[in-house]
Amino acid sequence: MKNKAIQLLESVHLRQTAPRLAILEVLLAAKSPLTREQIAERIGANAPNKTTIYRTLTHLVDKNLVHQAYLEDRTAHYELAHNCGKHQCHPHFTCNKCLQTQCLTDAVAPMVQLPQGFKMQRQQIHIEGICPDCQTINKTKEIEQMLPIQ
Amino acid sequence: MKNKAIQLLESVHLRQTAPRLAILEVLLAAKSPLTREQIAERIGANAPNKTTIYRTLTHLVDKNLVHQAYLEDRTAHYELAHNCGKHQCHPHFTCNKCLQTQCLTDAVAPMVQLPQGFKMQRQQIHIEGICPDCQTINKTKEIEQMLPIQ
DNA sequence: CCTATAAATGCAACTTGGTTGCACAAAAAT
DNA sequence: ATTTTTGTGCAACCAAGTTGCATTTATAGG
Repeated sequence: MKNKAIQLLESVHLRQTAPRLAILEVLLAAKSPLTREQIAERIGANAPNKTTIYRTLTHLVDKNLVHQAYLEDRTAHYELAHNCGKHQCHPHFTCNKCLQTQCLTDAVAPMVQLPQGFKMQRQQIHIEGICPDCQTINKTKEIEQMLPIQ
Repeated sequence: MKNKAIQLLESVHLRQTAPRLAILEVLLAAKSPLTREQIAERIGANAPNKTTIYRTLTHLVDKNLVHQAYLEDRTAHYELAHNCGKHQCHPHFTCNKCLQTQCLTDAVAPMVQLPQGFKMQRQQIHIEGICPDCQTINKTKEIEQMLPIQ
């Protein structure tokens, strides 16, 4: 039984190289979208060059094996494309206390009804709030300030 | 009858300064979220310094007069907080052909049902697709490639 | 109205995410 | 085994955003 990463590369006809396999292994094990730096850290000492990681990720995104999300800090985050419907990736949740982002692969995410004339290709939902862990630790006060007016 | 920008600053007890008024004027007239650079361009020759614009925007965001959105190009975009519910800003639509982003202030955007234990503070929806203008100009072929697998 | 002070601005230097060009290395096709 | 095509690493670069500090300005208090 073959390695899952190898299978993925074969399925999209990309050459099997050390950097690609290493990056896919990390993404396969990840529970949340990762930045290029986080991917490098998890690979460790012999992680591929920064440029290589970006280029590899771009390839994987092109082949739709990986999705790219822009969370609230101007850095791109990458994750495997899983649990994604035709027009929608699962929602992402960022905790405003611990700042961790996780994938809500189980949450029900309805599609927005677009006005006349628009064609939907993909819908992404990003939710901010307090995660269960942070909630039990401490009932925060600052939460209220973060809400939009009205 | 006073200037709307002045009213806004008064309402949140911020000092009235030339940069703030200029930035607010631009945002009041804008139909889509703007980057710091776009804001500077629209103010023109005597636009405030880059740093000032960022700091001003941060203030306005803190006061919830302005919302910040991260669209698909790693640059922050700013817009006035309008048509926003307690937990949700209006959806944003980016056209994959002309790359323009607009606010869908009329679209119905249902809230995601969060799993047990999560507390919602804000939900943001970002939609990619083809806008009415680009659709009528040309029936594109490339659209299909952009869809996620499965 | 004038002055003191707290806040806002501008500038330059810096940090960091991401990109580009090019020489070299490694897959895979023959 | 050799050629061709593709991938990789490095260094230099670009652009968004931040920080420290000196200067200016809005406003409150006399």
